[in-house]
Amino acid sequence: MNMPIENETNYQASKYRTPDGAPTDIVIFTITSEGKGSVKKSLPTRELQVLLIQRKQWPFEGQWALPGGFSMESETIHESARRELTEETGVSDVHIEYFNVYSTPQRDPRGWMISHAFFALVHERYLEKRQAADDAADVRLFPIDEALAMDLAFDHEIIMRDALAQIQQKMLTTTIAREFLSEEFTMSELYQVIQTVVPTFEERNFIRKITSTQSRKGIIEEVLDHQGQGKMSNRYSQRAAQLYRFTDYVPQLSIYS
Amino acid sequence: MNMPIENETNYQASKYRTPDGAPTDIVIFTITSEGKGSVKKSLPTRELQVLLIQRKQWPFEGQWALPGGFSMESETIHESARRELTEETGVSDVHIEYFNVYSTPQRDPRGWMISHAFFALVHERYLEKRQAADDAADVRLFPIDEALAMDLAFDHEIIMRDALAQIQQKMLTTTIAREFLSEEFTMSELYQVIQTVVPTFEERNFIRKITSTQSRKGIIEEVLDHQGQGKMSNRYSQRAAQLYRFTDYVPQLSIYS
DNA sequence: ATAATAGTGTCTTTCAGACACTATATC
DNA sequence: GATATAGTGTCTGAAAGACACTATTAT
Repeated sequence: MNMPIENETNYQASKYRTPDGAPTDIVIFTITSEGKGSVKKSLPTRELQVLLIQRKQWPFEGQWALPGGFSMESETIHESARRELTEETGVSDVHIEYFNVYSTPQRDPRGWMISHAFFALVHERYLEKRQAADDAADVRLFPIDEALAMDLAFDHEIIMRDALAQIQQKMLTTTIAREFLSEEFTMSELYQVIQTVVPTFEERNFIRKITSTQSRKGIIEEVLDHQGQGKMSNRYSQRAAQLYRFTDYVPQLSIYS
Repeated sequence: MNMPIENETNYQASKYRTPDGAPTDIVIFTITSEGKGSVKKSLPTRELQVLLIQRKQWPFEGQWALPGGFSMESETIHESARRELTEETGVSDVHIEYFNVYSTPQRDPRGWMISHAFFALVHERYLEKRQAADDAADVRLFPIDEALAMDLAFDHEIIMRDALAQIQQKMLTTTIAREFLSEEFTMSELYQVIQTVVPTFEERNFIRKITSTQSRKGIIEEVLDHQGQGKMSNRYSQRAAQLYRFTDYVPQLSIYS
């Protein structure tokens, strides 16, 4: 411990080297969906994208970076991230989650900066009206693979890789898939969303398992109309599909069953 | 964003209010095991305990608190936590994991302090030689329930509750149980460790499932002697029990199976 | 023999996984 | 009728869950 021996009357934090800032960085994910060109009804093509801003000033002027900014004394780190998210995208009330701290010495040429990284999951409909904020030259969505191949500012490539690993893991173990879907959705939409985030995911009997397995089925339920009949959607298909919604049930996983 | 418009030649972090420190707090868990008084061989009583220090100075002088200290500019937060853990307990090379940041305004009377919380899992044999460091009046292990009922310094009760929830969840979804066990262990030891951390855990056919289930058995394997026979232990029992060890296999859980 | 721990036998019900098949509606 | 999506029938083998039973050995 290098905490000084002090008391209330003579304690002075300024006697010690202190951080030069506590920024937040936010990896904003969205899944875009693009209907296939043909006139026929069919499943859209979905793609995982991240929102980046182009820096306007030193350091890393002109390079692309994660949105974020400095925390203030009057707010928690989490509130700071929410504020920055709203400032960057105009979006509030979306899923935002803290996942790691980045503190490698020299990671920021401006000084000793301890950065707190969040990921946010945003339905694409919320990102339509976005625009570049004051300190950004440009704001854009990039496919995740493309973003990871760019020469990003700071250690943002590492942060983004970590964020991707996080949401891939959470996609399979929690119900965050709901953040990318509408309230009501079909099984193929859910399946597509999972596959978009975790390309290796494959379950041939997906519909059967998700709808009939005792241990799993608590997480979703059928949507019924006012007559108690299953509510259907034919948005993507000739034959109408049953609509489902997530319940509030939080699944508990265990390797020891 | 409140990031200033600056460039390399005129950027001065000191123009903005900056944090007064970036401390780490470490929730050090151990499981003590106490042989039953009788002469007969029997399973020990196990208890989940946390290590606390008694503060020697303002603020919260005389109160019990989590060990920890201030990060330095030349190290990462993670390195800082490891350093503090070693300073407090003499222990290195144990499982230590970052889990959250605490930044509520006014959480520390010394100023704007953003605290980074870790949990460490330590086998009780490593905590025998511990002693109070310079800035602590005393160091002791407390049963987790007792510790949570104490009037702890700062927001350390919240941090400890969060840490407990974390290790309970990880106990069931990862192989961290190994951190509380020796390299080789019996099924009843493993079962006891899980139950000590997660009291609600109950599996009647535990041995059978963990040793025979295809999907789960990859995480542990039987220990064999040099003749290829199962290595046994009669430390706790009349009848000798098979010894197991964890493999390096990392189980992947999914709610969508 | 007793006690304490370590396992096995056996039954029923459910689930996983495969894959061919049927169903519905649009073009 | 071709096509695209949605879903069912049916089979096999494996696993879950319950619980009574046997096995081993220090005392």
